[in-house]
Amino acid sequence: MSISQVHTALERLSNLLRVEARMQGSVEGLLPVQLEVLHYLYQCNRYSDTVQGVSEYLGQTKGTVSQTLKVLDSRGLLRKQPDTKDRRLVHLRITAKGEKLLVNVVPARFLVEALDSKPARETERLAEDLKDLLRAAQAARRMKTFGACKTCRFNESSQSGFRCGLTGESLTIPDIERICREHQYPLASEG
Amino acid sequence: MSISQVHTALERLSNLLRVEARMQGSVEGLLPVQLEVLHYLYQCNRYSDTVQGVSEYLGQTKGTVSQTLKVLDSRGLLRKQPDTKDRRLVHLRITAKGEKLLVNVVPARFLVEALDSKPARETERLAEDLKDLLRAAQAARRMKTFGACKTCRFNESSQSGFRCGLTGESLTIPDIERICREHQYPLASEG
DNA sequence: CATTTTAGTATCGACTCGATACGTTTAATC
DNA sequence: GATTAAACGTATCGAGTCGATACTAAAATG
Repeated sequence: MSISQVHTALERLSNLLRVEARMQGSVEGLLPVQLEVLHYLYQCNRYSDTVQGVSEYLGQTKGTVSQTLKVLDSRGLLRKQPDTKDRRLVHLRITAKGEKLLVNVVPARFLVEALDSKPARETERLAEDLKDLLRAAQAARRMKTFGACKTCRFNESSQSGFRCGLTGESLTIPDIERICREHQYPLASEG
Repeated sequence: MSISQVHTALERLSNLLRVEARMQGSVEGLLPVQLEVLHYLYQCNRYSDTVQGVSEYLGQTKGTVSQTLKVLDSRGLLRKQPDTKDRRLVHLRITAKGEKLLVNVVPARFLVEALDSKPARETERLAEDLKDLLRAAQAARRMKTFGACKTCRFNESSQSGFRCGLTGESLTIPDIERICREHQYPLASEG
């Protein structure tokens, strides 16, 4: 059964990612989870860069995430920025220091070593296949999809740029490249 | 850069595996790591079913692994069996109870839901691609490969069956389907 | 305006995990 | 063959993860 083989391979790759992250992180005194949070925030726009967003993405409780963030904040790798309109919200912005650190961690060295020598087309296909798998998995479980606005059914393009049909807010070019918490793929019927 | 996309997708899938394992495991009071150990042992032959083997596979220290194993042992999910020749070694054998438990966990439900509706050929291709990736990654980092004897360069077939060219021991059919710690893929020159 | 929901924090306890130290058995070296 | 080194496994400790629970504050709902 090849589904089991996919599971086994993913489990093993997951271990390698973790081992690699542990190694890379230990240089800076950071743990795998903390690196993952930074990587997530690096890809976020203002809809997803919150404690709740991180919590849903990682599948951890808000309490746990809150603790992780406290560490990252104290090391100057991210900045907490209260929302001006909704004062319950805190936006988590990765700092320049944080981004600099990430460059050494993503993509993991073993992936570069494994894929660099292959034709670019094969790597692209693998990336597409994995994204497909993710999409299918998240759809099946009705999970949040954590996609970028540009692939979202709520994203509308106007003559002045882009706009989120859900919140009504206008979106910048960088915005639509980033992860949104409310992201939903187009309905099947919308082709 | 599609390597980064591969990294991101793998990281996310890794999270899903973990979340799923946490859910499934909580029913039995088991943690993700403990399930992984069981899954590993399920695939092992006598060269790899040791504390050291688990330790290398998971990238954790022997001390950590030893503790995890103590829990699994006390719950009757595995059996410790001292080696008859080398009295330093302890073989870890998964019990029937352990195997029964695994069936509900592997493959993860979200993978089945995502892949079951697709053509079998596509899933097979994905499995092959992932195994390729794994193989390339492990080769590049000179890591242990944790492959089955049947794909190992030391495996020799004789008229009476199979034999490991490294240890000289003869191997049974079930043996060569399982993971070996000393596994090495054939040299490129041996094509 | 009362109630409910949502965002985030704080605290506690069970558990992970690496580091270290240790005992035992086997292999290596002289 | 005696000494030394290496390998396998265990035990203990402390820092840190992580879920559960309880809490405050702000916004949404009615």
